[in-house]
Amino acid sequence: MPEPEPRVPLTRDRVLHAAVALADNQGLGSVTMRRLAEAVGAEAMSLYYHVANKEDVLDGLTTVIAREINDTVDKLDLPAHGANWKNAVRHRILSAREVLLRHPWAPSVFETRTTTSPEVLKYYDGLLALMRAGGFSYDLAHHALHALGSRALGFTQELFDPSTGPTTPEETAAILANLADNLPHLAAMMADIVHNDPTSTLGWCDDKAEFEFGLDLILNGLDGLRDSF
Amino acid sequence: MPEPEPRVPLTRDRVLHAAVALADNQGLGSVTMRRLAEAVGAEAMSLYYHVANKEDVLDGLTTVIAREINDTVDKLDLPAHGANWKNAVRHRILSAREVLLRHPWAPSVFETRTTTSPEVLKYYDGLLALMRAGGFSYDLAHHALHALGSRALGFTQELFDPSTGPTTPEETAAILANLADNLPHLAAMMADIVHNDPTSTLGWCDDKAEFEFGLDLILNGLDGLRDSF
DNA sequence: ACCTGAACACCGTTCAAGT
DNA sequence: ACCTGAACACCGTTCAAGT
Repeated sequence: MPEPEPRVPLTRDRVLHAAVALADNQGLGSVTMRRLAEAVGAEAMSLYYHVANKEDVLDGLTTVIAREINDTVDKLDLPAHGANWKNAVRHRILSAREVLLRHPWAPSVFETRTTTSPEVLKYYDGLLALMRAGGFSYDLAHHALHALGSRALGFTQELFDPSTGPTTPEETAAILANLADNLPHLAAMMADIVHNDPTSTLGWCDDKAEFEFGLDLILNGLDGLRDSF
Repeated sequence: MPEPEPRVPLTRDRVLHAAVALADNQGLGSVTMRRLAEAVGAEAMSLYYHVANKEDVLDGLTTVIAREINDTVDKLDLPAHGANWKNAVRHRILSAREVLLRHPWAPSVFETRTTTSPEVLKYYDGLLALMRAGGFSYDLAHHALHALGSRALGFTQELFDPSTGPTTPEETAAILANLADNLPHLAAMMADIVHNDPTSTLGWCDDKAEFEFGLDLILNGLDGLRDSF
């Protein structure tokens, strides 16, 4: 019996959860209709009975992840009235981020969706509730959602890629030397960071600390606008 | 003579500029090796002589666009010393954004790169120069780049998609009614925005105003940290 | 040095056919 | 109602062959 449970019938839900598992284990690139069918013990064409097409699978992926986020943040229940709004929003967003860390492929799926899953809207509705409790006007809350952008869901678009940086000090030194000619400020900045923290590798940054820095910058700015906007 | 200039020999540069034109006119999805070859009057396989593979084409795309951005912002030459840093950075970023508006496909290409083009690094180096002139420590400047994220280059990841919203007031009303049950705050926010600005369509937002709101929030926050970080 | 034709291993998707 | 086999129109890419 090589096939795992060939009896249990196919379901949209079973297809989507298999897709999440596939993406978690093998990466998003391996989520093809054919391989997804294989993972679920069926032929590629059988999927189309439960799912409109591949776009629908990707939409479903965001719904599953957003539901996981909502299940997590709904348990928080922090006080949000008045000045507490900031702490409540902060924890909500950092909790969402922890879910996404378990599904590293998820941000790129969220980014490519052209339609917003109701489950994501529900997440936003919860965020809005916290801001309203903090005294935000709807207008300010609206601006806030835009200002947070993908950060509201717990991820940011980093344009340096840390993972491609060099690893040995020799490589680091060589790169800094090359940089110094054409990119003096970048070279100086990296040299300075290496100096301050010799254990840091060039190009590597503490993602969590950077995420929180940017998040707090925005939240503090919004806090200052609460009464006047 | 149906072919346009079959004489002029193929070049990496000619390939990349043809790819930009193709993406501009037909969308990023139509940038395939086969169609790109056709646009340039050759066979698909000829491209591989000037370009490593498709990833290389996409990397090249970001280089071309980043160069266009650099050509634009290098002309600005605004004073950046002291408190002027903010205005200089602001204009630099808004100018970058205007270039990207001419190439709406570019953000999604930047997002998928795993390596950073030297031309992009040059752009960052210029940003760093302005911050340094404003009195930033390297440490703060580093945090600032992370906090700005893709906004430094002039784009943000919006998670609502405005373009898929309804267009008629009737549809708007219907959607708001449905929303009100499960998403009370979202519904109220949208109703409020519609009320404040009857010409606005549900889901449509002034991208430029929202971009500037978020940008200013971050820049103002950074300004407050200039002397203490 | 530069370009190409034929071929390979993949995609997503349709459609008629099976149970 | 649910699943499938064969087929179609595409991909990116290799490789031996042309000039």
